[in-house]
This record gives sequence, structure tokens and C-alpha cells, in this order.
Amino acid sequence: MINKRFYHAIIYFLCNSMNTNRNANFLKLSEGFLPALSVDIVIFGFHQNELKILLLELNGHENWGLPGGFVLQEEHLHDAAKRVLKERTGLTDIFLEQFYIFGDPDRNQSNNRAAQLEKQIVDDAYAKEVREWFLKRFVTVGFYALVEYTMVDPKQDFLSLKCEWCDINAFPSLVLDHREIVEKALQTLRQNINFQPIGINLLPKEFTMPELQHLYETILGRALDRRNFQKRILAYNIVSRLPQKRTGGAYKAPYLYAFNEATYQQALQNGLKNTW
Amino acid sequence: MINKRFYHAIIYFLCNSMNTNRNANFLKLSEGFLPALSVDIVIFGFHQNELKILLLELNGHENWGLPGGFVLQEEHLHDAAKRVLKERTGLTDIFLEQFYIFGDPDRNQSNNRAAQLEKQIVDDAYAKEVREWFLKRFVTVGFYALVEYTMVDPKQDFLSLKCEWCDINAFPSLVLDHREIVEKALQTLRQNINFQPIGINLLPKEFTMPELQHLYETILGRALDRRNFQKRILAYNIVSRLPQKRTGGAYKAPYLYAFNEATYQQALQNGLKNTW
DNA sequence: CCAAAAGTGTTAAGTGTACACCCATGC
DNA sequence: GCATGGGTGTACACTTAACACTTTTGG
Repeated sequence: MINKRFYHAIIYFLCNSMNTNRNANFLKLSEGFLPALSVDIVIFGFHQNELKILLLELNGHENWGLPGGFVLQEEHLHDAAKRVLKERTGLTDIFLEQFYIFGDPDRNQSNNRAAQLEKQIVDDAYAKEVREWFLKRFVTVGFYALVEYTMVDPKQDFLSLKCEWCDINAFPSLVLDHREIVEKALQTLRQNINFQPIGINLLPKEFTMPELQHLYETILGRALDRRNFQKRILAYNIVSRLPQKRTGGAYKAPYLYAFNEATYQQALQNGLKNTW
Repeated sequence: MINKRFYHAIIYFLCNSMNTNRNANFLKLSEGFLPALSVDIVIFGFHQNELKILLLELNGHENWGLPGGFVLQEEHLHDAAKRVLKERTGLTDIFLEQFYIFGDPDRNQSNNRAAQLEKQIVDDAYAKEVREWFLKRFVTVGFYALVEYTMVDPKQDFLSLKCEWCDINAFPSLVLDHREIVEKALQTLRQNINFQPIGINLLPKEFTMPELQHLYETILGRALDRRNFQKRILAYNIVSRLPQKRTGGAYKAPYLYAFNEATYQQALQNGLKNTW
């Protein structure tokens, strides 16, 4: 039966996080993970001048959701986010930052994964364990990640049917309060764009100035002046022009640029702008 | 015995949060509160041109700590912070905002409340309950509050010997990672000062321009030009000059100002500045 | 009258914004 | 050659930063 296999898949998957073989040594989820706390990750990517987020279609649902998971008993919160990211997308070593904690007691109630689970057949210990776990209230910590689009192999993971990049302006309806989480992540990204040099994580190593500008325009949601944009970015000293141009495209070949790691890191710390 | 009374005080205090009389109906802390999650609040006040934080000296310790507490099973995280603030300082209706989640698994280990507790005598169910509760790992959500100094009656609460305003530049050593939490709160406050009209919560209803300037200087940690400061604040339209001056002090009487609620709220939403 | 704090205006420098022309490429 | 996108410079407006004198008040 599909439902039973689904529960087993969850247990298997989650217990894998705990480095435990479920068949050999079944542990209670509540013993392996911190109770009541989860992490959800908004993964931003940029492709064809569109800002995208990576969403999973969850098994047994028609709904989509953010990649998320739980925190191991002795695991740093940030490491939990890194692990979840790796488990569910294969990504490692990418920019990842917490941006908000969502603590509404009703966030698990409406439009609800637990309610969905409840409807399903519960016929063994694993299923019972999963059901009880997901029926609990969770406070979730929102992280956002910036990744280069091409780095992701959107293979499906244990818990999902599909894993897909969705345009930030047209993504499907999401489970729980995940839409709110995405909105808040986007808002945080917009706020940070003026003070942090966004880009090194979202673009390939070599990129053109128009590409960088499109990234900014997409995040900010409006057009910018080409000439002023270039002047500004160059003034920050965070990019260097490479000797080659991007040939092969139509029209005039644009110069290639690369981020200047040293000044980029410095800018990350000091910020690009200050007032007062 | 002091230690025993201390445990009882904690249980009493915590169970009060759960609206439960510990004598009549003793509940497990883990049933009343979300496990593994706490809130800690950095309360900023401003007095005599000094930025201060409100600290508690904890019973049975020589150490100081931030006012903190736990989240009730069905309580919104933000409401938990509000409740904790009220319980431990009497303050209501003040500016309160989450700024970071501290998720290091070792944050409870070193310089450790649990270790302190362990040394103490454990001789009844209440003490055992408290000890087990505090021995667990907690992920804590940092909130910061902005309050008008004179609003606080720093009376001691159940869990503390003293409750005192401490200068931000010279406060005692703190339990756990509370120093780190304070640093992060201050950093967040500094970041926000350029974009949010800080002040309405930290100053009395009527204040002078030099007072507002001193507040800014204290938060930013450096001197500002009087003339430019005044021009800038007035340009924001967030304050109005009142007909009276502050008389009674030495030297020339400064004008009084009051925040303009409407434009202040608007500025909070839109921010004072934008780039791009 | 003197010291200390408060009030105010002007100017130069820098930054942001608007805008127009030339160049390279494919069709 | 023409449409399209890429590369660059200049002028104006606005914001910021630097700065000095006058007024009030208590002693």
C-alpha cells in the first residue's frame, strides 16, 4: 500500500539523518531530534533572468513545500540547515543564513500536513511514530540559501515526488505557512541587497554586467539604469573585468567579469554602504 | 535550606506562567512548555546619556543574566516574549522584536546554569524536575525590547536577587552565551538605526533635540554634528517642536519635541532611507 | 562677564540620476 | 543597413559634511 510505504519512507529518511538503520535499530524520532523545532530553507536560484526557488512536491499531497527537516539532539542549528540542504538537494558549501523564526502555534493547524497524515491509514509502529511526530506543534527557523542554478540536480528525494525550480512570481500553493516564509525570505533578500554584495552565490564564476544587472532587477522587482548600475558596481571594487568577452551570442559581445573574492568578503563584513 | 527554597521558587514561578498552582496541581514543566526552546530578552533603556540593558542577578549564582523564559505549549512565540517581559519586569505594550536564534548545542554547556544546578542538593520531586529541565539543551530566540527608562521599576522577581540597569559599556559577566546575545542585539540595533526611527520607545513623550542626539550617539558609539543632526531629523518629519522649552536646567533652555505618531509609523514601514 | 550648552545657515564636496551617442553583431 | 543589445561620459540635482557665530542661562 502506498500510504504504508510512505510512512516507511519518512521513517527511513528521517532515521537516516540520525545515522540509524531503521530496520536494525528503530529509534523514536523524539529521541533523535529536538522536539518542537524544525528548519525550512528557501533556496534561491537565478536562471534566464528569473529569480527562482526550489520547491518539493510532497508525497501523498498535491501540495508543494519548502525543503525542511529537523534538528538532531546535539547538532548546531546552522549545521542542521546545512544537513537538510544537502540531504534534500545534494548542495554543499553554499551561502545559508537564518532570517526569521516562525512561532505561530497555529502554523501547523490549517492547511495542514498533520491533518493530511491523520486521514491516512495508520497500521504499524512506524506509521504511529510518524503521525505523532508530525501532529505536534513545530516552531520553525527560516533559512535562505543562494545557489548557482546549474549546481542543482533537481532529483527527487525520499519524501517528494518532484523537486523543481519555480519562478518567484508564479509558484504553486504551498503547505502550512510556507508562502509566508518565502515572502519573508524575499523581503530579507531585498533588504540585504543594498548592503551585502549579493551575486557571488547566485551567478556562475564568470558572468556579464548585464547578467548581474538582471539579477539585481529581478530581486528588486524593477528596472535600473545600465550606466549607473555599472558605475556603482565597479566603484564597489567587488568585480574584475576578465580579458575575454562572452562570444557566440547575438549582438555585441559583452565583457566577462568575476567577483573579486578578497574585496567581496570585505564588503560582506563592512557592508557596501553606511549612513551616519 | 536555601537551595531547596530556590528550586521551589523556580517551580512556583514557572508553574505560575502555566497558570497552575504548584501546590494544588503540580505539572511537569515539559508538559506546560515547549521543550528545547527558550526566549531571552535584551531590554534597552536610555538614561543620563547612557544606553543601558536590564539584567537580573540570578539566585544561587554570582552571575547575571538576561530576563528569559519558556514558551507555553499553545503560545505564540512573540506572546511568550511579551509574557516573559511582563513577568520579569512588569513592562507591557513596548517595542519587542526577535533578532536572532542561538542554536549552538554547547551554549548550555560551558559557564553553565545546569552545571551549577547539578552541584546543588536535589532532594525532592520539584528539585528533580527543575534540574532535569535545565539540564536539557535549549535553543533560544533572542528578542530586543526598547523601553523608556523611567517606566521600569527594577524590582526583583522570583528568580533573581537583583534587577538592575547596567551600562552597555560596562556590564557584569553573564551566564551562558548571554554576552553574545547582547552583542548581537546591539549590532542589530545599530543596523536598524539608519532605517527605523529609533527613539519613540526609548525616550519620554517630550524630549529635547540634544537628548535625541545623545541617544543616537550612544547607540552608534560616536559623535555627530549638532547642526546636521537636527536638519536630518527634522527632514524626516517624525518629530514636532512643542511650544514649551525645557526650563529649570542650567544654560540655555532647549526646545521640547514630541514624536509625530502618524509619520513615525509610516517611517517604520517604509524605512527612513532607501538606495537603488 | 564668563563658561557652557543650544540654536541656526552657508558652502564645498560627493553621490545619485538622467540622459545620448557610438560600437559590435546577426539577419 | 537595420534592429538589438552592449559600452561609455557628462551635466544637473540633491544629499552630506564641514564649519562659526549668536543666544540664553547660572554663577
